[in-house]
Amino acid sequence: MSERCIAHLDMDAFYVSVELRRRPQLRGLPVIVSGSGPRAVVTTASYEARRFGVGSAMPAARARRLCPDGVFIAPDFAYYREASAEVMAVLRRHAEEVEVVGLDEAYIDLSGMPAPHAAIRRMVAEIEHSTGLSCSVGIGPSKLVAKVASDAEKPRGFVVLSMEQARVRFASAPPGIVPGIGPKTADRLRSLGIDTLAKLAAVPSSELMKRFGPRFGAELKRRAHFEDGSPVSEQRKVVSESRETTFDQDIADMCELESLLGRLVERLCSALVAQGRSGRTVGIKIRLDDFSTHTRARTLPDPVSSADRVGPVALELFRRFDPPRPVRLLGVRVAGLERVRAGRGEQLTLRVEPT
DNA sequence: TCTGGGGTCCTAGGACCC
DNA sequence: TCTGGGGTCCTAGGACCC
Repeated sequence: MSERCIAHLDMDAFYVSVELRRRPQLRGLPVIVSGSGPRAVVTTASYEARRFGVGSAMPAARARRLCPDGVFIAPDFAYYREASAEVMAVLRRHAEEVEVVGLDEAYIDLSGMPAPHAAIRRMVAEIEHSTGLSCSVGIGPSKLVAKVASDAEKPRGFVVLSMEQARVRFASAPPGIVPGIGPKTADRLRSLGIDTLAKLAAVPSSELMKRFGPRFGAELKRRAHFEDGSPVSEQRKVVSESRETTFDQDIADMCELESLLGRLVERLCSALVAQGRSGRTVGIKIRLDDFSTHTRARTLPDPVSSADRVGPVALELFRRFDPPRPVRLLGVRVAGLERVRAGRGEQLTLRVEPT
C-alpha cells in the first residue's frame, strides 16, 4: 500500500478571528470570546490575550483578572457556523475526502494528488482570500501526525512531517500533545515517571496494557509511536443530541427545576422534529452543587422526538432521581437517533418481522 | 480560580436468552 | 445436582474532543 498523505487544517483562534472580520477596529487587541454569566468560561482568546495567560475553557472571571483590559465578546455561534461553512466549502471544492471536525478543523486526504503540498497551499490561500481567515496546516502520513503537526507552529503554521520525523521532533514533548491522551491519562503517566513521548514509546506494550487495560494500553503504545491507520471519513453519523444549562446559581426548588427541564425538552425536541430525527433513549443529566454529575436514561420500545413524548419520560427520570443537593446543571438528551420514516405526526415505525 | 455546551467512545455489570 | 458460556441490550459513569 502506498503511503497516505493527509492534511489537518486548523483555523487560527477561529471565533475571535471571525469576530474581527466584522469588528476590524479590535485587531491587535486582547479579544476574548466568552459568556457573560458568573460561571461562564472562555471559548477562544486572541493571541494577544493568550500572552496574558488567558486560554480556552478558563473561567471568564479568571480571564478578567489576568487581562483586565481585554475586550470580552459574547459568542455568536450562528455567525461562526456561517463562517465555518464558507471555509469547508473551499476545501470541498479542492478535495474529494474532507472530514470536518467541529467548526474549525478538517482532515483532507491528499493521497494520490500529484502535488499535494501545492494543493493545500492553494486551499489555504483561497480561504484567506475569500474569508479573511488564517489557519495552520499539518501534513503527514496519518491523521495523528497531521493533527500534531498542525498544532506545532500556530498561527499560520505549515508543518510537514513523516512518522519518523514526528517521533524525533516530539520526543521530549509531554504525552498530552497527542490526541486521546487527556489530562487524566497524562497525570497517571506522570505518576509512573512517564513525562515525555519518548519515555512512553519505550514502555513495553505489556506494561501499558497491564496498567491501562488491553485496548487503551495498546492504543497508547501505538500513539506514542505516531502510528495511526484511521481513515479520513466524510461524515460521522449523529447518534445523540442534547441540551443542557448551567444555572448562574444552584437551584434546590423542585418546581422550578421541573419547569426548566420542560424548557430544555422543548428546545431539544423542536430541533429534533425540524431535523426529522428521533431516538429510543431519553436521558437526563444532573450536576449537583458538589460538581458530581449523574445521568439517568430509559430506552423506549419506539423512537420519539416530540416534547409530548420526551417530556414525561425526562420528568419521571428526574423525579425518581430526586436530587439530594442543590442542582447546578440540568440537561436532557435523546440517543439512538435515526431518521423519522415517512408518515404524519408521531412516527409510525414499520416493523417487518423476520421470516 | 471553582470548573460551558455539545458531542463521541469505552467500560463494567446486570438482565435475559439460547 | 451448585453450576457454562456466548451474545445482545441496557444503564451509569468517565475520559476525551472541539
